[in-house]
Amino acid sequence: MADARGATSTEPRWLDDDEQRAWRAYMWSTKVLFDALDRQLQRDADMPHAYFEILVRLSEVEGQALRMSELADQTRSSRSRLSHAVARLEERGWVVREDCPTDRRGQIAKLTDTGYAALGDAAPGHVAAVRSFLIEALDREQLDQLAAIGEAIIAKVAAGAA
Amino acid sequence: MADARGATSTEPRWLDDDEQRAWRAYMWSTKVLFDALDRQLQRDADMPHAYFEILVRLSEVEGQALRMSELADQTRSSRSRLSHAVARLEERGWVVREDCPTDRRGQIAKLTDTGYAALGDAAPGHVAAVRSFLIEALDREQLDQLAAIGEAIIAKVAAGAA
DNA sequence: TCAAGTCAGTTGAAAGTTCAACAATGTAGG
DNA sequence: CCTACATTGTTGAACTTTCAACTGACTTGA
Repeated sequence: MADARGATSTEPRWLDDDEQRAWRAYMWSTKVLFDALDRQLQRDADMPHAYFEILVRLSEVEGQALRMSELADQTRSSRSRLSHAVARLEERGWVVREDCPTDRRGQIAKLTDTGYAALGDAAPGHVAAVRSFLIEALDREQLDQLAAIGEAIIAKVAAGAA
Repeated sequence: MADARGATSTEPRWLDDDEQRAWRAYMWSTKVLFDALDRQLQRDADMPHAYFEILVRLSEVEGQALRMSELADQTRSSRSRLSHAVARLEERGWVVREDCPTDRRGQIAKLTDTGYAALGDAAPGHVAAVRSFLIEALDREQLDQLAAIGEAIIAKVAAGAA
């Protein structure tokens, strides 16, 4: 992009070589990693990663049930997207929706036994993939660094988006 | 399979706390970061990130033109996806397709002046967003670490997928 | 109590991606 | 040369995500 600069007075500050290298490596690594994980999950468990995450979140809470808006926040998906996704999960029999007893606007998504079983089938292969593609690529020190870096990014984006 | 099986166990080896922390921070950071960048680009330049990347790749090569398959590799998209995307870019007048002179199967995607201008309009805001959300979140040491980590992941996935 | 405003969740259409199938061309071996 | 196979790129259908509009229910303040 070095030449596609407008003739504006306020020249943006482009990335230097180190910044460029980090940014590209980061972006590319996420692409190849999440592609690989998606394909593994689709192939071995016939579900997209988004479904898997919904099932995971539900499985981890008391009663295996969450308000739709909670679930949307925890999976970082829009309400619309979650609504469509849960509709499809309901068709598969993995989740059911129930009315919320304390708020009549609310809906509660609840993991079914079938859904729990589907998650149980999918999880080992997925964890193995995460381990082989990510964990084993790094040493312990890098793992710590990655955690710190991730947390810093999360904090910065949250601050900027506020 | 990264399965630390005992003599008879088929229990997968789950992630320990450190691994879990790194994995979740990494995954969550990519979600929030790429969401923020996507929204910035969509809002300020009316284009999805995928379009931007195609334009960037084309802008960086001699003649601002690439074979479709080259372009697909460099943006890590499937051929089908690229084909659809370039069709839409062509509708916008940002790219044109030409026959490849040396291989009659081939098509060459070429950046137009309009496309170049669109990229020029979009780039400063995008770079600013990358800088404020990613670069400024990290110190120089972390930037180096991130580059090394990204490169390690890329190598590991490439090895595993081979 | 009621009106205005907010919040929860859904919906349908548009936009984008994936998947499998396909036509056309190139390549290699007998 | 001819056959078999591989590669390039496109297509349409199915699927997923996004966007804007919408319903119904909660909340607040007068």
